[in-house]
Amino acid sequence: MTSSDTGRPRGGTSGKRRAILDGALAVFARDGYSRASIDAISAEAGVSTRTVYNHFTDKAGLFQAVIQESASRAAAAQIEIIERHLRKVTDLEADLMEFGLAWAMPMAADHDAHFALVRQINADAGHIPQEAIDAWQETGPLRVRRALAAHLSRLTERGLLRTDDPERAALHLFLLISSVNPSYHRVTPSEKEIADMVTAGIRAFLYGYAAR
Amino acid sequence: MTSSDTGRPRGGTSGKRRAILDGALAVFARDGYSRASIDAISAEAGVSTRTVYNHFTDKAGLFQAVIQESASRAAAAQIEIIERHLRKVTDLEADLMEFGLAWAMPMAADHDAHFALVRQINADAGHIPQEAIDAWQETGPLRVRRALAAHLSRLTERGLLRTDDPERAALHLFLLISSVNPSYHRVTPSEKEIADMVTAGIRAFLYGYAAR
DNA sequence: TACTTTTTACAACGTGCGTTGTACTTTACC
DNA sequence: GGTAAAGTACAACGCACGTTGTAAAAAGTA
Repeated sequence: MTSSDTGRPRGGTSGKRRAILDGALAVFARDGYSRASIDAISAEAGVSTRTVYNHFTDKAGLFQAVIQESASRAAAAQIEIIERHLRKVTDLEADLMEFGLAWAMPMAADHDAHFALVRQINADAGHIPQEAIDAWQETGPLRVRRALAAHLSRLTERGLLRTDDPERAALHLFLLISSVNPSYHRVTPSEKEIADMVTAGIRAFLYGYAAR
Repeated sequence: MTSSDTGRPRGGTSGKRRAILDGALAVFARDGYSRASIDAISAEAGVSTRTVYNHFTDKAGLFQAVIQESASRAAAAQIEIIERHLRKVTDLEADLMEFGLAWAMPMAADHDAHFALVRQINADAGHIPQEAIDAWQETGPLRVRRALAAHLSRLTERGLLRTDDPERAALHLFLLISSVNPSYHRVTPSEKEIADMVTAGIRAFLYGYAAR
């Protein structure tokens, strides 16, 4: 067994909880809810299985805590990118392009884990309590989409864009700049491939495919 | 060695095999691979569990047979829609719109099950043999996308569209007309909601969001 | 009817896993 | 150092599940 003990005896109170959440995120993202075992999670966290149950009521509770935190963190990072690139827009196409690049490039260590977890949620939605899904959507995807929609709305008022439904436009923009095939690939795409995809996505978002 | 699952039970009518495949599709799509139990599948199929093992080597083999057939059937139906609407295009926007509507409306009984299964594959890709995923992609999504790309290419040659990468354009079109939020909703969207989504998607595909 | 093939019910084995109790050890804090 | 809280090892329970064997029944075929 790979005893990757990242969390040795730490100061303060309950650094164990952090380790459990991180380990659980990794395992849930990789294996999905039903495959993920508490043993695997506790091993990944460098913690005894009993400690997991001292911090969380049961597997379902741990899962909901994990997806909630993952959504919160990822949303914060994504909103930060949105704000940084779209707060002041001078050259629309160039600024959107930089935004798309920053968006699509791996932003953090748990970047892949987060999106793998989203896929798991997406597939497992039928077995997750509706309130948990609603809460997750609210603190995660919906919040981000609204943040982007607000900026698109401002850009529309400035006459740079045109749309009567900024939320839908935000969804379209997300789809177009994230269009790299989700999984299926064992290898992560190169920077150039990502850049090509983002470029094509932004162009499509701005100008579409109709002949001029 | 799960590629060719020609069962030994030969001769006569083995309608059981059909029932197993159908039941397994329903259960795998609803519960995912690891949650789905052979008992549940055989119950759904109206068959004893032993019969399942008389037709398929094991759970993994059954799963691969199911996803392969589901991909094949869905791809055939989708390609049929593509051909019907894009073989002869007179009014680009109107024809694309009708195509999008036909695409997004539930096409068959196993429509929902198929896309739920796609979500499961998408999430479980890390636990499915690479050859199985490649084969599935080839008979399913890639084949469909190439079919659409071929038509977009023809439309480009006719001067109705512009793109130097028809495959990517096909992907973008798919994303834009399928942008209804995948799961999360217990209720299926109304026809009007689907129509609105398709309309917005087609408009975005053709003209984008840049101010004219 | 007699046969062959297919299906079924049933039991059984092994295993993995969620979860809990318990007694022991480590850590945090005064 | 001493006390309380947190963490650990370990065992155990119960259950669900994949898979196989077997003998009886059903269905198809001659």
